Amino acid sequence: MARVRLVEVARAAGVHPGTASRALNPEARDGVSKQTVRRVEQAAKELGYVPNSMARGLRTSRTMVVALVVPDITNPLFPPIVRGAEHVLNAAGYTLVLTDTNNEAETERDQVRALRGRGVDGFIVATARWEDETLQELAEAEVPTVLVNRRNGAGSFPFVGSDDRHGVRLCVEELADLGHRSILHLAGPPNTSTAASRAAAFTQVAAERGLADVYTASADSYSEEAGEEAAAHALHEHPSFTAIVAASDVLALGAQAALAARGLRCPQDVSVTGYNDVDYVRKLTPPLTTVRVPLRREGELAAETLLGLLDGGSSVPTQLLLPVELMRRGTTAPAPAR
Amino acid sequence: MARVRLVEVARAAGVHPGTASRALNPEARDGVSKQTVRRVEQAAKELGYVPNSMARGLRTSRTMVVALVVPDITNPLFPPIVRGAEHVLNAAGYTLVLTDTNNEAETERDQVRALRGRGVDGFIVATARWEDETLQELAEAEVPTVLVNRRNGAGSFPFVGSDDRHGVRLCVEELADLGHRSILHLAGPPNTSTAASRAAAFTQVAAERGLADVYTASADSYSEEAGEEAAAHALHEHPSFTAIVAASDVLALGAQAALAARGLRCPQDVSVTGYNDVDYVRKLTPPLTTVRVPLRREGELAAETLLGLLDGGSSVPTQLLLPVELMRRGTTAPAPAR
DNA sequence: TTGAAAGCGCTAACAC
DNA sequence: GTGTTAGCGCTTTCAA
Repeated sequence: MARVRLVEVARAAGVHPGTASRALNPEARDGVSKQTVRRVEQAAKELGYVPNSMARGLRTSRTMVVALVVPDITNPLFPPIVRGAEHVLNAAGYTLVLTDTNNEAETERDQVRALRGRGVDGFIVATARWEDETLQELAEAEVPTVLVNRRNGAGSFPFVGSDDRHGVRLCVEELADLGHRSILHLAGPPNTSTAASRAAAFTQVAAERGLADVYTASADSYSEEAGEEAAAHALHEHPSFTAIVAASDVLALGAQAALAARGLRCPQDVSVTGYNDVDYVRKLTPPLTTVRVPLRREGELAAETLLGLLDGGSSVPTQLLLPVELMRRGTTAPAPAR
Repeated sequence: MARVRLVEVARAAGVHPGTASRALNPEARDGVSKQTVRRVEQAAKELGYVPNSMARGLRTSRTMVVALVVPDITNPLFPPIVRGAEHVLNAAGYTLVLTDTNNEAETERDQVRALRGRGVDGFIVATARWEDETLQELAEAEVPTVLVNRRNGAGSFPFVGSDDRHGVRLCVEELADLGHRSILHLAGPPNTSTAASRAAAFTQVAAERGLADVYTASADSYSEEAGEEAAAHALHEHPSFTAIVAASDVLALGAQAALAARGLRCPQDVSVTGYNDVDYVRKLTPPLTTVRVPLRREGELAAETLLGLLDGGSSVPTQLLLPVELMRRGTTAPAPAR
């Protein structure tokens, strides 16, 4: 079953290849008689014609392929985003190429370059660092790109994320309402926008609520180990905390490990909040109190934004912040009496 | 920064495009003088030349793209497979297209067809059902394809999975050794190879160990709800079980929910084993006793097998079963006295 | 060892 | 409305 080319379809329908092409192409179909369109479509179906998208791409310089760049698909934060993006992209006739950079800037640069060589129409990037060379390259080359989840400092691209400031506010206020006065913020790695905005929000809200005994410790990465290490250190320096606001769920798990290592119980001795509401944290014992982020929706909106860029061409870089919600669960409790 | 073409590189190096092409292509490089190769490579680097893979693909009719078909990227079983596959594929210069079929046969068929139209060089399929039309299409068209995790009945493709029979044996023997005589097997949906082979192994090993009070209940899908429902039903019919061997971790969680609903504690009243050792199950309380499957390795080997198919051409369909390991954790305990 | 030239399958600008 | 023509950027015979 060799592949059928357009010429064969045209021959079968008794028309010129150019005409067949127009008949099959929705955009150009109006310039063709109903008759011809029918005959060509008929022939195409009978012969099982499948257009060669490389030839088409070479001619039109559009591939109908979009790449999604994630740091680690194994991190439960990303699958819902992937899913959302793929859903809308497919509906629009695009194919999604997934690339996992293994959290390495160099891998990321290489992958993105390779993908550009492949003629990918645009990128959705979920790996943005605050200073990000890959993004800079993309910006210079004016490659249609949308950032999701995190953004870079330059702000040159549309961004779809969620309302970090509000999410952190919800956590801090919840804890303050429970009587906590001494709270630790376990922040993400400094070169990410999520870490920065959540940390800023923490400081601000803590001040608003008149919380004086408040610190921020940064984890080196969004990993459990990094979270445990940073929390352990902070706990050692300032043993007075009765609550921890972590910048992510995984970080929160690390914090819990650090607590357990010091013989502190959660939530009886120290309350902990996470961030993202990743799939499994509600199954833990106790289930994690956290901020729900509409991840799938983020993926969908990022894809839609990119499609806008691809079609319309227009666009003031959008900054889209989706609403978040506090999930009160088992890791927050009233501040212990001291 | 418009895209640099080969002609420009050739011009800069003072050679003919044909020569530049040869100089840049590892396969044909020997027919070119060292001098020229150096000059061309130099020019390519300086100009930032990135080959246009559509043009190349059009000429060579190879896209260097491989598609990986998963039922639901949100299921923690698949990300490690994706990761493993991507890793070896990238190293070999291939790009991975991920497609999520949302567990729907129809979606799957459409996606695969679209991808074929794109000229994808081969498929890695993680969605195989026992009777699978999409796979049949692929087989008829002789598209290079490798199955991972599950296989189909026809057996027409190489398959990379793990040793289900042994895994289930480990579970049953562990439970028998702990004194359990009455065990329920919570099987997966009947149209999947994993469900079938695990169920068969269960029956066989139970017989070998002289376990008489033994039943199998099939869940409609590999979801927690389906697991809970099937387990609840079985528990109602035969309340004598002291242990459940589930065909997957998620199913095991469903079983635990069913147990809890009847006021039974795990593991004090009923022991439970899972399957796959998906990322988070060791963090649950109690941590799940389960069978570790080398998922990432499966992805890697599937990719390697596909590369073999793509390069070498032929190959007797391989059936590769990776070794598994029992992770003794908190959900198994000696059978309660009755 | 290198240059010349043809062409992969398709689309779009131009003629008729 | 439809046919004609000229490439998109690359690889690969075939000559030189």
